[in-house]
Amino acid sequence: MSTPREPSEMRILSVAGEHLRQHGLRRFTVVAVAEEAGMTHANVYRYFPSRTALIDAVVDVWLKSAERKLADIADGPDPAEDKLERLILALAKANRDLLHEEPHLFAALSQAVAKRHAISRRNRTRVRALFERVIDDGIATGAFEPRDRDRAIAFVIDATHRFIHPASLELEADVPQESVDTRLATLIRVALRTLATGVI
Amino acid sequence: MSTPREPSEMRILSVAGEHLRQHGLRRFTVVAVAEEAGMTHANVYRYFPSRTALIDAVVDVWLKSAERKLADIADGPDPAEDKLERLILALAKANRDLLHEEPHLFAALSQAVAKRHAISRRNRTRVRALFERVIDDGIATGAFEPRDRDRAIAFVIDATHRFIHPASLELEADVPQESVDTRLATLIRVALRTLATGVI
DNA sequence: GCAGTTACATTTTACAAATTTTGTTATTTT
DNA sequence: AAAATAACAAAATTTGTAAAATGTAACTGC
Repeated sequence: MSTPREPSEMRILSVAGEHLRQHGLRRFTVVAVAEEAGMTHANVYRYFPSRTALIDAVVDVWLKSAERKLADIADGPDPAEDKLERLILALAKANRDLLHEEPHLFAALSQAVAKRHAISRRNRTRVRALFERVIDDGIATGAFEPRDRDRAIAFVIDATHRFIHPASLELEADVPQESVDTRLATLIRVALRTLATGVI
Repeated sequence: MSTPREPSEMRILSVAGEHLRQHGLRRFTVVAVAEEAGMTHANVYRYFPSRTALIDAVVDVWLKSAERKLADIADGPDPAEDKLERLILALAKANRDLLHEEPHLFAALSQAVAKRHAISRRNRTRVRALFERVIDDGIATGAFEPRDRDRAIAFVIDATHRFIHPASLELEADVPQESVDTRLATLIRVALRTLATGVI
């Protein structure tokens, strides 16, 4: 899955991560990263084809780490209903926490999503696959009985969009967490009930 | 409700509308609008306190026109279910059509919403009130039976957010209309069913 | 031949000066 | 008195240019 990285590459990636988190996209320069990594900037280009690719690599580390947590939930032994609920909650929480705790990194992710970079498209595909897996799981065990499986998947993703997509999360940055949590809980309850009762 | 406007004010507003639609926010200048309206820019300030206020006035004309259509639906004699469905569809369509047919005006609206200008906050309040009215109507006639009215209203707005909010619509600009329509139809069906069956 | 540098062309960014636009006030016009 | 302008300060934008950063290629040392 992920390519094993050489020590220099790891060092660059780690320094780049610090720089991005501390200084943000605007002030992030390959020259500064290279200097702090103890090399000239030209050498950075031996490992990363461009500044954008380096930034994307940093974001990708975070995305992959978030994905692993989601995969753990999706692959767990629990009932599909529980897993779907936890999947949605974990995804919403991961993104929302990033927004508040690492705003610069969040901004980089947000831009990668907005500009449809490969890392974000692939992440989207994989996360969607997790949703599909859990919903298929629920269908297999009889917990979910949608008439149209694909439509059911699209429904869950569309309905929770507001609490998951970076562009939507930014809009609610100042809304009290508690209120958001309540509303999301309502939405999840409806989604689960809908999947269970074959309305779709 | 809306202040009757003087002829000069109307002329400025109309020229400003053309300029905004044709040239976009960036190239929109009070000087150019004034020139085309046959006056000096200082005179524009007799009617509009600032460039931003003038732009907002243009956007507000569109918002008010959209609101009137929505109010017609909400105040109609039809069953609350039908009205709620048509309200959501009309709102989604109005915004989506604006995105495709008047991209510059859409961008101005988008910015007014993002920056929480008074016109957009008030529009949001009024549109929300229409939703409340229709849902209350449905509760009164027994068509809807939510356990918690406020939660039900929030649910409908959150669930349809993806198809209504400018920031979300921009993300899907290139998705085929047909696909979007299908997904929105699914969401509306679920929302109506949910309101009807007291899950919330 | 791999990890790195040096040297250099190209592209961005940063900054200062000039210009334009914004917004205000005093004045003119009707 | 209402509608408009002229004149002006403050703010924003544009323009041109120096500096810095990005990206490439040829070269060095291990």
